[in-house]
Amino acid sequence: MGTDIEQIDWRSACPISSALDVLGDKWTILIIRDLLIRGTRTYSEFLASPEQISTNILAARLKMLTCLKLIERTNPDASARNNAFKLTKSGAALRPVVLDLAKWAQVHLKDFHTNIVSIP
Amino acid sequence: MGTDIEQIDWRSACPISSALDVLGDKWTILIIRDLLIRGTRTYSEFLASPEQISTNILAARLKMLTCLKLIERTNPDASARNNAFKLTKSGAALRPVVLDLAKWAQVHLKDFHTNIVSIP
DNA sequence: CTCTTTAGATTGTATTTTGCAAGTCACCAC
DNA sequence: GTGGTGACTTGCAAAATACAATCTAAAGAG
Repeated sequence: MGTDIEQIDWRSACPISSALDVLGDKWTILIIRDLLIRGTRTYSEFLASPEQISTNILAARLKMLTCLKLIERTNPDASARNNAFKLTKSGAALRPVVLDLAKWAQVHLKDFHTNIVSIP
Repeated sequence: MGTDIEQIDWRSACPISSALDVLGDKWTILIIRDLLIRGTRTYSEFLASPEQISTNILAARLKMLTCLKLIERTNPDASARNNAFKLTKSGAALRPVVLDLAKWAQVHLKDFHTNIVSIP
């Protein structure tokens, strides 16, 4: 209850700040990552990713990303069961951000996280 | 007390997940942004940014970014007073991520946040 | 040298967000 | 109709964040 269509509280007019108002947490970009890599993903497929997102956080993020039209159902008129999500054009436009982030981490975090791999 | 050198809990071997283990919150990348734009920045200059970070969060993030060698003092041997921070090479290597994020937000968030500007 | 000011924090408490376990609900197969 | 499974929702504990107040060390004024 409560968080039906949650209004985002934009901290400033800066586009970087605004991007973080939407994407600035530990989970949202992982959902985008899964969709960039796999094309489509159901609720339980998201849950199966190795980082172990919890069900309430996943549901909340999927709702927010849908409100912002970054993701949508593959079959908009059907029921939720086995109805995967996919990226919209706006969501897919995050590809360069995510790839840059991966490249950066592989080079600059390897001293702190020795098990880091090339791409999930 | 407590949070002296905080060990990061890496959720997986994925570089994107690992990048988010470090950068995945609403404030860390704003600190990087300020340094990318201005070159150097003191504690009180960070506080003066329009998003209004609070002092304890700023201190915690500066400590973490210093531990990870993404930022450093401009004058390493002097006292903290008027001793600004700057990006290391690893920190400066985040420039493409931040620029991509800004470009994405300007195009894809303008329907939701009409006051968004071109660059802070 | 001492007094005042101030940048750079730290601490305490209220509020918000997250994590975890359990429970609900709808659909489909049989 | 009933059993199983996927997609959530709810309740509560734990952690992170926001906000205000306070502390501290060093610079600068006299």
